[in-house]
Amino acid sequence: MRKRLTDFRKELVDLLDGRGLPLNVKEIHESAGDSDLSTVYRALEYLESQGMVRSIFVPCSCDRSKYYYSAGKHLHFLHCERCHSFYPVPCAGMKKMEKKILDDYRFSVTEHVLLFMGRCEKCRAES
Amino acid sequence: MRKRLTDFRKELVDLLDGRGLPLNVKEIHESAGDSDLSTVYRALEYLESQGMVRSIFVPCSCDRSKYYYSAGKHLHFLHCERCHSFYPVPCAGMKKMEKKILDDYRFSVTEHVLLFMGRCEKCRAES
DNA sequence: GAATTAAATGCAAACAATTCGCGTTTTGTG
DNA sequence: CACAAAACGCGAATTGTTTGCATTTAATTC
Ligand SMILES: [Mn+2]
Ligand SMILES: [Mn+2]
Ligand SMILES: [Zn+2]
Ligand SMILES: [Zn+2]
Repeated sequence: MRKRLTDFRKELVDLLDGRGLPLNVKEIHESAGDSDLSTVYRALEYLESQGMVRSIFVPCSCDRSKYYYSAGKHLHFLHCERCHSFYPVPCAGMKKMEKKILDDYRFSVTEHVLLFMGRCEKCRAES
Repeated sequence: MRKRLTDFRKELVDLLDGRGLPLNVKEIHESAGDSDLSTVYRALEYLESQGMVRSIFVPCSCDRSKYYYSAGKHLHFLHCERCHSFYPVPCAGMKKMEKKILDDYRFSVTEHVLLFMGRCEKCRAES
């Protein structure tokens, strides 16, 4: 039998799609209808292997767990180091870089992760 | 008393500087003169807070631990999904993006992490 | 549509990475 | 040298993640 895209797994994709922001496993577990944590982990592993979701880690003190987000629309994220919010931004200008990497290093890029750390508008105003 | 850059901490910086590639805590612990693992963790936390080293996580099956690298020269990394090697590449074209992010989102970027996943030259040849 | 079979799930236990508490040692300051 | 603060080592605790296994669910074949 083939690995399957179960209803629960679809539900996770919808959840991530709806938010449009990275969520960690705990948040996903709490937001998705009741299920075991290990089921969530297995679902995410499956979805990531299918290219339906992607994951990132954030080099910020706020949380040292993995974050998952929908692969539906390829995005980059801004992460505010003060309030720890994520802001999605469209991907732009990467094709050129990947071309250069292929030319210069003969490394063929299949995926990239770009994360910007800094201060969001709100936090810049507040301090 | 002020937090201190001890000899051991300097040694870690030199180690990371010398390698020019991200190392995980276990590798660092093994490479650095004998010391407790918790001392390594505290040293890295200190060095990161001082901006002397940076860390990334890699969305690859090979290892789910944090990687540290010298902040000396700001680099990006290519990570081969087959042999799991890292290749450093110089940072280029990011200033423009950060300017655009400030203009479009009023988010001021202090740091960015850019990682490319894919296949290195060697692995492309071998399969 | 019942039998067959492989994968998914829940639950508990195992692991691995990281953090914490605390007694001891080191180092900077006066 | 005396004192205070930080670093260190060591063990225990915590947290994020994985695994084993019995049970349930669902696709496939008859
Ligand atoms: Mn992108
Ligand atoms: Mn860069
Ligand atoms: Zn903010
Ligand atoms: Zn390779």
